[in-house]
Amino acid sequence: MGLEDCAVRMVDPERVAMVVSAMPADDDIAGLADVFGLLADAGRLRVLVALLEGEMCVCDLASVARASESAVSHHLRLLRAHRVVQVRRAGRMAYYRLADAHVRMLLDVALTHIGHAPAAAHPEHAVPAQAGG
Amino acid sequence: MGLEDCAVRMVDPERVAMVVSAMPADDDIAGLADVFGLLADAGRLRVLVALLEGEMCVCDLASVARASESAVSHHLRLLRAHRVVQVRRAGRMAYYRLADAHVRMLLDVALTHIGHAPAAAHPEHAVPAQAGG
DNA sequence: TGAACGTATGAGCAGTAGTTCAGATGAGCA
DNA sequence: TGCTCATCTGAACTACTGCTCATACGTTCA
Repeated sequence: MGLEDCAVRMVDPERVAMVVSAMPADDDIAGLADVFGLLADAGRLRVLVALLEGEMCVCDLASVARASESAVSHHLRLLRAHRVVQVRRAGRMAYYRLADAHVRMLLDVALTHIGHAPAAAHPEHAVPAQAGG
Repeated sequence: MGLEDCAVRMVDPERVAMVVSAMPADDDIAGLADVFGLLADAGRLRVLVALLEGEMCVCDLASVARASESAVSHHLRLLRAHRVVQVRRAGRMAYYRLADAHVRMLLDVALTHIGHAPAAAHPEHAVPAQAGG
């Protein structure tokens, strides 16, 4: 790749060097972009916002997100792979919950900024860490 | 589309109703997903993080993001369309800057959570030199 | 005036992401 | 044991996204 062709043209090399040194590592940036990507779909966002208030089963999540159960299941699979949500099985039901404090905070900030009081403001609704079985 | 087929199957209709009523409007969710989508690309993320520290021209941004100027220009165009960045023209140069407090805070939160102190928020933390005196 | 420069933009391509459909898996019930 | 239910999964299709290439635009300089 001829990235050098692009990089040689710098107006303020000093400033570029400073910004580059302040830039997070490639892996961090990629991970961050990944997380934002998880939040970049309206259906998934609805699922996540719903989960902000506690655990829910797939069919209820599908109702809330107004998507098919299959679509939601695929989303949940992705979210699970990134450890953003966590499952609890009860018989043939699967109850999902938010499992990532970073994502919760991102959601929180985002909801606050659209003038929407986030559920995290009411922690009594959240399901605390399970204490056995 | 048979979305009703999905919605009729609810385990806890009461809870679903509650969560739905607490859910932001469709437009808000779509807008939010949109903003997250803007942050969901590593190259764009690098541009935005660079802009966190002040304005920069396209070619320097391309250097920082390690992308072609054309690619960066396209990103900037998208960011501009969403009013996330703002241009200042000086001769044939174009200096871009972050123009969205919401995005800035999202970036801030995200960087903090990967253990990276955002320079814009805590400039003195960027270089933790021993303050001996 | 014309050439070089920094940036902007459109077309086209390649890779990715979300959806649906069909079918599989495992749990509960008669 | 066989049926139904809730969920999961893979394949295929479609739509979107980001990239490069070519080129246009306005500015600066000789």
